Amino acid sequence: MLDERKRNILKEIVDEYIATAEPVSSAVIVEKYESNISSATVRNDMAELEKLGYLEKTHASSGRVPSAKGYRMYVDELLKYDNISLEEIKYIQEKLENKADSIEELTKIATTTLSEITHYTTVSVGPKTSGQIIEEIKFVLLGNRMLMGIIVTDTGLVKETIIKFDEDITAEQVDTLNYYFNNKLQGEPIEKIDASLEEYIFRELKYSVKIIRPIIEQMKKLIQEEENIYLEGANKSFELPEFKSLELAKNFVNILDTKELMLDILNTGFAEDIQIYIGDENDNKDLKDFSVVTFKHSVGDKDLGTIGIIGPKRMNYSKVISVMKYISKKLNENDNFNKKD
Amino acid sequence: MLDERKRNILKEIVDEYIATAEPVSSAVIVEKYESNISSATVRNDMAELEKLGYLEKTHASSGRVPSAKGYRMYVDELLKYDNISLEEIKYIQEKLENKADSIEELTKIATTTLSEITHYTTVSVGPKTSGQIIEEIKFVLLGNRMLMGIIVTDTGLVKETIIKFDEDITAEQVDTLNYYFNNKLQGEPIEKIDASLEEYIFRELKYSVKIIRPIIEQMKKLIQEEENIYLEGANKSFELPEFKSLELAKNFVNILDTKELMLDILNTGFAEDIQIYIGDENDNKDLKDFSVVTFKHSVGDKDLGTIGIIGPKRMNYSKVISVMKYISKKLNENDNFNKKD
DNA sequence: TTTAGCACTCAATATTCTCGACTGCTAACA
DNA sequence: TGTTAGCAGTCGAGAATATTGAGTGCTAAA
Repeated sequence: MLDERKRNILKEIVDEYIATAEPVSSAVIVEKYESNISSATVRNDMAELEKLGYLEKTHASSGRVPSAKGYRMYVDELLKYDNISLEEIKYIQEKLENKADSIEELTKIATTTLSEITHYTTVSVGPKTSGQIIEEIKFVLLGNRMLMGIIVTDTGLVKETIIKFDEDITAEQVDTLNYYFNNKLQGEPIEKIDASLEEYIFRELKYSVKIIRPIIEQMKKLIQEEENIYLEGANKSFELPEFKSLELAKNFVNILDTKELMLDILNTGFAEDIQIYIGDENDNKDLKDFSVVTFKHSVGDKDLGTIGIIGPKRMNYSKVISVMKYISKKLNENDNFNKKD
Repeated sequence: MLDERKRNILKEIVDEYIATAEPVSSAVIVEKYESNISSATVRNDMAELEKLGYLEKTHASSGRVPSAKGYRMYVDELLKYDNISLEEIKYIQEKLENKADSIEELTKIATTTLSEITHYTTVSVGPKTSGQIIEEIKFVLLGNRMLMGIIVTDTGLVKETIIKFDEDITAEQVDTLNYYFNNKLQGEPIEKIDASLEEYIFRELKYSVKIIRPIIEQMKKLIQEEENIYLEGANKSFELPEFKSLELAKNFVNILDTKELMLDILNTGFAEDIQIYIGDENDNKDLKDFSVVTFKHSVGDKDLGTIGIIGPKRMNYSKVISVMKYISKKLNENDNFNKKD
């Protein structure tokens, strides 16, 4: 269907549009890329590419702009993802090495680094709590009327919460709590912290409701807790020419501000794969002028969080995806959090 | 200097400008507020008010707009701060009651509520760690090679960190750590966690550097940790007419994106007072078109965090400050975090 | 001190014009 | 059959101009 030259021209048009944000004319293609053929030939090919749905015009006598289908073809078949320099590799290595003390922090560092190198807005969420296996539960007495409840999971995730009481708690009570909770929950998925657990604890320990209830409540809250979204470089997007459109700028702020939407975007997609959503491929209409590229930080099938870039459809996919691939690889290699014991 | 009528007219002009975002003409003042006098009279007074620096014109034949000095006069002398309805009071009470399990969470809830009621963008930071008094330090063993270090301070603030080791830690070691750390630090300001502490621990405990060093490092990191900024309703600002100016919108995103600046704004100001910065009263030039209103959530002289509103200079100060005053009062009343023991 | 009245100012909007960057098409050419 | 030169036609962008009307300031009279 597409001969070599048309594929080249398509790629060149997308490259050029990504670089300049201006509709691309046959003349610049000849000038910059295809000095052997005439602009008329390019025009013929462009007309063809438009008929096939890869290109669009903004008006009858304008140059061409890639369509969503054009971007998709570009991303899937025309690009190579080795667009990363030695300096960038070094920089990433340095940033990711050793400095993080928790999975969440490592994810944050990676998110910041990604934004620094690509100059796009990046976002991330920590690991999903659901599905994780409880390795240890610990209650710690702080003062007389406060406990800290700590859950450690198999992926090295540590979650903790404060629990307050109206009466004093004794050290023995804490020991018993630790015993029964671990007895019941070690090796179990975190979802087991539920109503039936409450029953069990009530049955085994004869503590007052005033003690059991807040504990169960807080622990449930802890595992259901909405994940925190980490955002980096929102202002970088505002430097891009597409943000001259107030409409777009507003949509962008709306998107970033809507936690559910962000979580939704970040939580779809499979482990290790880089996911690319171009414009209206994402069915939220605020997103129609943006592209989102995400990947999961994971070990095996264990989700350790997701990192994403959000920017205009006219995004430098080559750079973005190249850098992501490298960071993704490094994150998995470097993973200190599971190789300890 | 300003007779009663001029003061009224000034207040009316600011009110009107806050409501409409359009320069205010002598005619509308007569129409809406001063039916007894003629527009010519109002014009004379306006000319006077302009000469005194309270009003400005956008061009020679335009209506008047408040100057920074005008806003200042308005805020300091012309407003009453009882602009809060029974429903709003109820709503705030409901939100602030009982639901928070930590100071930080309570501050977040207050921040969200403030944004919901005022429809402005709100921000907050948690309590400053520095200056707090250590009530208890606790190390908890998680697995064999991981500790959680927990600090509880006199204001009820709980900070915790994960510490990882390359060798196994024993329960006895943890006990000793707890003993020596508490021995040295209980009742001391949190800044005492420093180099001299490291020496002391080294001297008293003969543990290997491999154990002491990471602990001290993490604890130091914990108390120096940059406070988290909590942001709510950034998109609300973008609905305001001033954000039609791309310039302004960009500045706004820049401000919100610059953590140091936000922290700077939130950390100045004194306990309990409501601080108002109008336009260039704040010396950062990105802020020249915005106003910031902040207050501290505090108990006695103990800082529990700061909450602020950031919006256009043409802000509904009456509503904003009335609501803030009420929330501030409620936060201090409700304070569960110090009345326990 | 207040007011009616009028001349004047100036932003905002609409209107028209011009320019030139494009394309598509045709006809000739390799 | 694919390529190309050449030209007519399209249309957005920007400049130049005109029009409107919401304002003011000032003067002179009440």
